[in-house]
Amino acid sequence: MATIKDVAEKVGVSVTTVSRVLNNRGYLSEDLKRRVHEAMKELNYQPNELARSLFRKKSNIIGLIIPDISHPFFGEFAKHVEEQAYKNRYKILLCNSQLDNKKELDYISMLKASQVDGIIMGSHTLDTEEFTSINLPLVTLDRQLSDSIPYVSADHYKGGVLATKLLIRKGCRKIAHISGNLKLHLLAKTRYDGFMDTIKKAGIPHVVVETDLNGFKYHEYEQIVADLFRDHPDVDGVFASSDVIAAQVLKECRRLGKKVPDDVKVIGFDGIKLGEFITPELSTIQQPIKEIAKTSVKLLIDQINGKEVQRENILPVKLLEKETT
Amino acid sequence: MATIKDVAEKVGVSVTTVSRVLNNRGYLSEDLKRRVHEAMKELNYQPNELARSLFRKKSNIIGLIIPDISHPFFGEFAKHVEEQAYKNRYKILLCNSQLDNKKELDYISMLKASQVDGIIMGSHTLDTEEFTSINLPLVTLDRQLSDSIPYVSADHYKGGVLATKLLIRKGCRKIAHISGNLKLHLLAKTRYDGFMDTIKKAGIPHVVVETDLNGFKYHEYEQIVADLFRDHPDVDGVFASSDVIAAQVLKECRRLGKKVPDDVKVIGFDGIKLGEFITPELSTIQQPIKEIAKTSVKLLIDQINGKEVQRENILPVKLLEKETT
DNA sequence: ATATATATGTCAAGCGGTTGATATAAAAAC
DNA sequence: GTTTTTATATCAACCGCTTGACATATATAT
Repeated sequence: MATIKDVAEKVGVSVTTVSRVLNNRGYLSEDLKRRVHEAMKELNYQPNELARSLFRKKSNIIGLIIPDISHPFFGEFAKHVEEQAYKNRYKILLCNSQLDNKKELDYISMLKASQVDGIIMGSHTLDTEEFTSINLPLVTLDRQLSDSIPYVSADHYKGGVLATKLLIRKGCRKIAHISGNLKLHLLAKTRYDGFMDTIKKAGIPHVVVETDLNGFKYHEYEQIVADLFRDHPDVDGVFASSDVIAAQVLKECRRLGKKVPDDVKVIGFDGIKLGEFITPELSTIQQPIKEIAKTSVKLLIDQINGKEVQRENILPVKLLEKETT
Repeated sequence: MATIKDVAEKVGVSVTTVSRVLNNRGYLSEDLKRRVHEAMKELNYQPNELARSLFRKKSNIIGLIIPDISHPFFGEFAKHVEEQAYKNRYKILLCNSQLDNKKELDYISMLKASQVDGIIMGSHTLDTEEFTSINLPLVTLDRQLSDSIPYVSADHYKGGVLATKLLIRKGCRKIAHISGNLKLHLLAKTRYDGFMDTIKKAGIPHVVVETDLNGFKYHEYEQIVADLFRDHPDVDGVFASSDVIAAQVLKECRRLGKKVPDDVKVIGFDGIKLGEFITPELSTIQQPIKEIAKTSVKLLIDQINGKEVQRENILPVKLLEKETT
């Protein structure tokens, strides 16, 4: 790889001068600029970002920590994060934690050592204290940590309410909620709150089951859903806390010969693109994934640039009523 | 952030000594090591990877360029790439090209400037010449470029043959193949070859449609599938080149009142995890995604370490017969 | 004729590390 | 008692790039 020194020698000037051309600083004659750029082209020169970052104390890299990139929600989230980052000339260091506490910690320290300019945290197995020591611009997804760390989240509570109300309105007599794990202290937990508040007020029989902590192991869903219908065969409405789980519910219904939406009504959560391919088309609560990603990146970059940012960022959800309710 | 100098001062030795402890070089007394490590702990010191990489001319970063991280195939691929990279202490710089030629080129130059140690290319809008100038360890996914660049791919031809044979065996009289775009020169194209060779030999009426170049725009699938059944209402077997497209076929069949598998038999390709959630369960040709990822990372790291690697790496596919055939 | 602004360019230090060469002292070998 | 080995630690150069300070020359203003 050619270095700035090679370019300087080729043109017959000092490296300082080349650097000045590179960064457009000071007075440079057009002729000089031309000569330098020509030499760069010829040598196929590219400035070494490592060296630049080292000097500038700015890497233009954002760390993205999520539980599972192959999960559609996080896949879409990551895609939009990348898009926004790219627009702002930031690169993404991808960290897949698999909800493994050790890996998450390890990644945080790797990211710090790599001098990333900030971190978007979408995986949350850590305690608050471990976070406050990160000492780097931070944005969390779906989790409220300390006073100083901004977070972005969909309005899960509202989503829980909307979903539950829909099932009630459609005449369900016994409604099940398959919740994500409640021990993770995620804001997604408020879907559960929305469900409970609504269903209690309506006085309708209900049952809640919770998924494990093991992080998106799909085969687990099968068991949970099967158990649910075994233990509660009279359930005629299901509010699943993700579209993937909802799809599993549809599958189980088919296996049991229950017709959707006639015998059982089902509503999911997330509004992932792939949901459109499910038959019958899945009713769901749509999170504004792109907006969430956009906001996360913006909050992070604003922090990096020393701006004050808003702590709470709750974005609206939307009820998408399709064929399963 | 504390630097090596801070540590040195605190312990009362030179930075060289601290560096030696850090890298375990030369003779160090146990006592010294202890004192240095203590000071690091206290100062919350972490070596600056930028500086280390600069000196070592090795960043321990791998660039991963794919068309769309939110597409299930690439999501799963990326997940496994990350897993393997992590095991080998490499970090992943995520590049989502959206099959945009300009973005792809831009990312390649960003990656070079960032001094990545190698690139895994899963997005292919570039010509061969543009690649040979990359001058960095490289592995391509599904594309055969030059003699010197190793590639990893599933045995798409075999997959095409298996899928077609299954549809024939099940008694289909007119079979459609919805192919990925054939202009991209991907090895995935050989699914088409496998289909054509097999169906011609069997002498069965068939029709082939091709998706656009626009890169995983799902809404496009809807039109293509609708057109297919409009123009060829007598099609009773469909070999789709991805599970996502196959799902769209199922959806359209339902809309048209065609029963699957009675009226129309459908088989997909990829074997994505989410395929299991489709009802009826989708028959498909499963790519060994994890193995593909593992091989890609291994080939890349071997190259980085100066080893000779095998150019052609074709991994076996597997027919998964479920409910749609 | 002198001060001031404009233009062109270089020196050298520094970003945070690593390492070959080198110095010094004590222990072991001859 | 001298040489060799082992142990401990430092100096200074370097990785590739940036920038404040400084030097010099020309054009413009006073």
